Amino acid sequence: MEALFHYIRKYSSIAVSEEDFELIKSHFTYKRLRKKQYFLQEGDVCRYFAFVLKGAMRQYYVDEKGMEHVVQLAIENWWVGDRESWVKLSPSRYTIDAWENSELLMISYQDVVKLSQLFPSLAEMMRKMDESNNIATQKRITSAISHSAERRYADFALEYPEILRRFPQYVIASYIGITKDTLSRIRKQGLNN
Amino acid sequence: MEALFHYIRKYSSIAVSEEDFELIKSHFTYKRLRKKQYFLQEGDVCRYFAFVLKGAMRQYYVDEKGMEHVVQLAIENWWVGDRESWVKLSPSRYTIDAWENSELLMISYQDVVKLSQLFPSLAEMMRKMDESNNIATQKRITSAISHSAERRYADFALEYPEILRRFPQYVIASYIGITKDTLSRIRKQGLNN
DNA sequence: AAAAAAAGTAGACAAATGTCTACCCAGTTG
DNA sequence: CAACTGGGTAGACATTTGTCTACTTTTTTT
Repeated sequence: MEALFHYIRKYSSIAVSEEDFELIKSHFTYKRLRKKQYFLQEGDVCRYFAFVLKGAMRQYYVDEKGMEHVVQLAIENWWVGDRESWVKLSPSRYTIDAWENSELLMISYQDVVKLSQLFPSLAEMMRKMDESNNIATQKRITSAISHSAERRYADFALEYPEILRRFPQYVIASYIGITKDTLSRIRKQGLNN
Repeated sequence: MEALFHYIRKYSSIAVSEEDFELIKSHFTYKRLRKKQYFLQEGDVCRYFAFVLKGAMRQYYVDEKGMEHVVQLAIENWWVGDRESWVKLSPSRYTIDAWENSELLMISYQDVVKLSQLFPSLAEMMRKMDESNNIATQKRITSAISHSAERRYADFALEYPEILRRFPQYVIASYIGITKDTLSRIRKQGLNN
């Protein structure tokens, strides 16, 4: 529980008192998920966005041929959810499941809006989250459209070593948009440089 | 000038008076760019984010081999700029130039922060912009890592017909991460379906 | 420890995409 | 009108990446 408190303070310039935090906390729902359990299934509305207290989560899209494409990975102190579905309450095209046993703190969009009005610090945190999220996705797009698979993997390994450690290669491969076979080749080749 | 006013009202639930708007407006700088002129050059800090009143802008990244990779395109009522550089005042890796003669309304990060404190409606607009931007980039990433070039082009054409009309094929090709040659082939093939 | 499941590697082949050169076409400019 | 420029197409070939099947290694479960 403390992790969220730290997170809010880290991303906010305005102080948050213990009492404020108690009220904020009361709007979050704690949830435990065991490995392989779903947080969101395709077609369902993503009613909650979740702060990851513990564990590792995977968000993916299943195409017409039944192939899974990983669009997002999250570990401790990251947020997970389908933004569009969460905001618009529209059915999601994504599936989110727990890759490890995980603990989450979930909150609805409505409650975020409400709390943001009460606590400017929370609004600020959300804004900064959005901001850094935008910056990160911009980088990912730049990488995806302009670099080779080899370069994308190298960049990823450098930027997210912890993620690399906790997910198997084929999940990472999917995240950077290639198959496990290609990643295996790239890694082998990389050893001789 | 009116376009920005409309934009703010459209994206904000809180009313904005004419007087408020006058003050907001005074923080924006009007700028005209002729075709091919730069709005941002690689290595420079992106001091301003710009609202496009008129014209068409192109944002791209130049790789080690001198190849240009289009990361963003913008026309009327869109915003353009390098978010990371703008927020952190760090040198940008991107170049932004005018594809058509254009008119912009530019604003610094500092001024946005200041105005957001004065006008909740502006803060709300910014938040919604971020939100929809996040949703759009998420979709683009999903498309980039999981669809074929053909599918990506089809999706693009459907979602942004106006952009398609105003930029040449090779710019669109770069935007979706392929070469002009490949796009040419895809389009030819598409005629027979 | 044995068995089963999950993850990674390898190689052969196929498909998609990139590269390069040449040429065409349309609009603009001298 | 000729020359030029920007954009698009075409085809030959190279490279990258995907697909599939088989096998090995590692991890988990029993």
